[in-house]
Amino acid sequence: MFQIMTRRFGLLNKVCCSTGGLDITPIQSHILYEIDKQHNPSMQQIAEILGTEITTFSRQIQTLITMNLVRKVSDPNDRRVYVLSLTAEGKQIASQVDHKMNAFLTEVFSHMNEFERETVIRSIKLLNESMAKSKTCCSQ
Amino acid sequence: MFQIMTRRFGLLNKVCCSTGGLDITPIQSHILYEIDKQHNPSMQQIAEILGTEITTFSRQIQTLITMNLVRKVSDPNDRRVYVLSLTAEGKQIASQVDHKMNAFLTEVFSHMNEFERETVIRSIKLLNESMAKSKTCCSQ
DNA sequence: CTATAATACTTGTAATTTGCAACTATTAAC
DNA sequence: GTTAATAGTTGCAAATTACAAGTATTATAG
Repeated sequence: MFQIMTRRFGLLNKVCCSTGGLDITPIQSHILYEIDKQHNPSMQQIAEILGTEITTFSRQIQTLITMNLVRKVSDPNDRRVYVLSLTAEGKQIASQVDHKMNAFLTEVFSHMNEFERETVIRSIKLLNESMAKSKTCCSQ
Repeated sequence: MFQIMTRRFGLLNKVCCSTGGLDITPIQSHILYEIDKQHNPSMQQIAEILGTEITTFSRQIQTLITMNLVRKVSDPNDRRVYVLSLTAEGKQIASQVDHKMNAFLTEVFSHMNEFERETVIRSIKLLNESMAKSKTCCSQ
């Protein structure tokens, strides 16, 4: 059950990344999402959250910068660190992906009644919290 | 919320693939899982379920065969088709991954009470069913 | 205050994965 | 019986990734 759900969300993620004009990969969409969410994140920070090697991540950021979706600014407090942020274009792409995701989820939830919808959303929230508590995996 | 959950399950999938002896990739684990689940599946069938190109899939199966996890037998009814199955070793790896997954999920669910647990599981089931109904994505 | 260690990030290189186009082999359709 | 469709493979080029080794900066220890 969880296998199937994970796979479906993976597919969904892929589909939602082709936003008409500029296509990005699912990994890139997660990077954009997470940069947007965090407050002045460093490379290390985002890489760790996403569970990718810093070396791989470095190059991914490089391509996102050449795509003009991400900015990388040296941190004045610690000059080893770079602070990441989204460009206007990056924000736009991120929100396009978000919209596609939401449209899909709305469609999925349309097959449920009000009560089911609320139950499912509460359940996912609960599941996320429990996963965050778990030591085995998903450490933030 | 869904982004985070998806990412966590992705990470979990990665972690569960390193089964001590022989490591496999998350994609390979999904292939093994799906071959085990379907009845005498063809290449095309599994590739479609997993949403991978048949050309990529062909090569993935090749490596799984050299790893001695998968068998590929020509279908006598249609000689264009190959029927896939797991070797004893493949079954063993698949069940090891499954066990690791289950152990993790058990740990996650240990942070909930009986009622919450049941609600979450019912919700995931419901969500899966609704996704299956959806035309936008996740067509089987 | 200086030498050493640790941190943040980048680059070289080699291996793996992937996607497109073109291919073979077999079956279906007209 | 020719043509079209289906199942799968391979060549090749591009993208992704991982390890090791590198630079630059900051923290630590004596």
